[in-house]
Amino acid sequence: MKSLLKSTAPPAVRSLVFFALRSSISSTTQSSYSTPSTLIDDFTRFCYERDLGRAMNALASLQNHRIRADSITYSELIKCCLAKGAIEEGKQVHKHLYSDGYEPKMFLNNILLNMYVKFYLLDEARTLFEQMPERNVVSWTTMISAFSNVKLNEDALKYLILMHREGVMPNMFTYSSVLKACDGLETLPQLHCGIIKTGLDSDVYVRSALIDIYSKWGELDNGFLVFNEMATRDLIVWNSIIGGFAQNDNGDDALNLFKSMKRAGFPANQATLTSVLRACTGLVLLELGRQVHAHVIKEEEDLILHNALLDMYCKCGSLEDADSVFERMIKKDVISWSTMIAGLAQNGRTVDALQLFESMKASGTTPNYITIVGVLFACSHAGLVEDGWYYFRSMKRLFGIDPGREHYGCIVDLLGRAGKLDEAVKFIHGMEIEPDAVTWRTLLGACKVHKNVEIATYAAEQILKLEPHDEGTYILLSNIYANSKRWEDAAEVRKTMRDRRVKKEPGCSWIEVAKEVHAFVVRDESHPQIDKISRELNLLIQRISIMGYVPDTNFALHDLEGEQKEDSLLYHSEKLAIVFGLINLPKEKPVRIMKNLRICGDCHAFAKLVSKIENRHIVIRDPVRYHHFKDGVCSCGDYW
DNA sequence: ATTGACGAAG
Repeated sequence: MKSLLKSTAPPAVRSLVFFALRSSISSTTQSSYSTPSTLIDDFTRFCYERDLGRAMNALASLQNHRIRADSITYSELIKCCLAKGAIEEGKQVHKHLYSDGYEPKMFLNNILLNMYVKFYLLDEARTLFEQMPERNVVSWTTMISAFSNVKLNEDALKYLILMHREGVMPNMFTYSSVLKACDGLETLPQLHCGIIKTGLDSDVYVRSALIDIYSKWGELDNGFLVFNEMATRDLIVWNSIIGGFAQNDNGDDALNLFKSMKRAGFPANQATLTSVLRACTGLVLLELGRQVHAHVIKEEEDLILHNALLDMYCKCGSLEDADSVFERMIKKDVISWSTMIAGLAQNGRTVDALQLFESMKASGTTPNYITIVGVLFACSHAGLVEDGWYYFRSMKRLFGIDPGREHYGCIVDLLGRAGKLDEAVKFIHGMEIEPDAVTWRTLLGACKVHKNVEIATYAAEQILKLEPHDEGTYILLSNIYANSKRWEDAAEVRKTMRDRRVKKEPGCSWIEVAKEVHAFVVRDESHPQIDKISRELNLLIQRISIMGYVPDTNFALHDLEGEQKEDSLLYHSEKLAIVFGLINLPKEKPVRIMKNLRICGDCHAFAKLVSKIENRHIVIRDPVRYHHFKDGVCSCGDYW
């Protein structure tokens, strides 16, 4: 009998044999209107036709008759439950399969496991896994991938070890799942070694997972090595490496690789374009971003890609485009709304940002942690202290979100910018989270705006305790001392910088003109047009001086004497970039500039006046926010 | 039967 079961007979025959087997050991009640064999036929048909309702009825009859169908048929039924999201039905099938002391085959158990995993019923999956008499590489891999998908990294890695202990060897499926669960930079090389030892590093799936995890841990060099070693690459591997560079703020290399990919003959898909957009966002390449957009509309609407588009337009300071993309989007998720809210806030459209937050709630989309960061950011950047406090206090009650570090940071910013520095300090001391360097830096920034030397010194001390080499803190502190004419203190700070070998990052500004990116560094004279730029800059300054512009030497780092100070201010990179843009861009185009450091007050005043006399729209994006200069006014309302 | 890529803040 046993050998018959293993024969190559068609499923229906095997079921009948099985029925015969079982009926001899249990008393069955036969239905008057259908024989067991037609029951099985019906059941099989319903399963293959994906008719879940009828299949479940038939399953109940089978259960009553204590009959079993073929394993393959059951696997079809489970797939059907999965496709329809029918959790309860899936559980019933499980129960049926284990009724009467019967043990399903391993492959059927694996399918059940997979079903529980896909339904995110990890406890059920675990219980089943524990009771399975036999587990093969698929069973283990299913569990491992379940764990790594929900970030239960420790469990995923633990199971990898356990499977080794049981003598089951991982395969490429296992490795590409477990890599995601890499718990830190220590586990990654170990895993990589294991992969190389088994020779599985030749698999494209494993490779792309390796590239991905290396880039997620900021080890892009290693990711690139893996990429370079590959003899054959597919689209996803290209996307992994391009995405890796884009996410690590290396837009240049991402774009170069994108070009290589096209040369290698791979057409970009939506994931590729999303990464390219992200690279454009990072580099403020609005024109290139627009070209990508032109490709995008040809494809059917992809939510992720459109969210990236939204972000690109916001971060490139083109809110008209962002608005129109947002309005036309058919589907919007929490990321679309959050992107737009934060984008409006960063670009100074605070009221619109808060209104959009209301529309979001009205649309039925639940705000999440990041949405609230954007909302608080909007309040803090507009000085809306009351509103900010309201949202902060009620976020837990209204949205069930516990305030995190970023939210606390926004409140510090809110109080600090509004000049309530003492309150901000009190707030930090009362925080439920240990303040980190970012928190203190926020306070320090506010001290600079409000010229509060005492609290600034205190904040700087806290930062330097945590990050002794933080150049920005030294610079800010020394500027604050210089502003209050405490030259000795300022000199002391710079001495400490030298002693600790902390270097000042030079100010740098970028501008895109005719598909080329031009970078300017303070007092950099290497640009081919530098003479023309200097001449124009001097002319401009003369013209705006008549309107009352006086270089604000408070923003010069060094305690130099008068004219020299003005001189170094003159060559701040954003001034060079603005002039370059004025000269080289068509009159109707806005001058868009990106800066690596925050804009200084002098350049801010300069840009306002220039926007007026030249009648130009100037947009400057610094690492935190955007300044839209138009007709002598800035969108930030001089509050930044 | 089990595997890889893309989006929001700081």
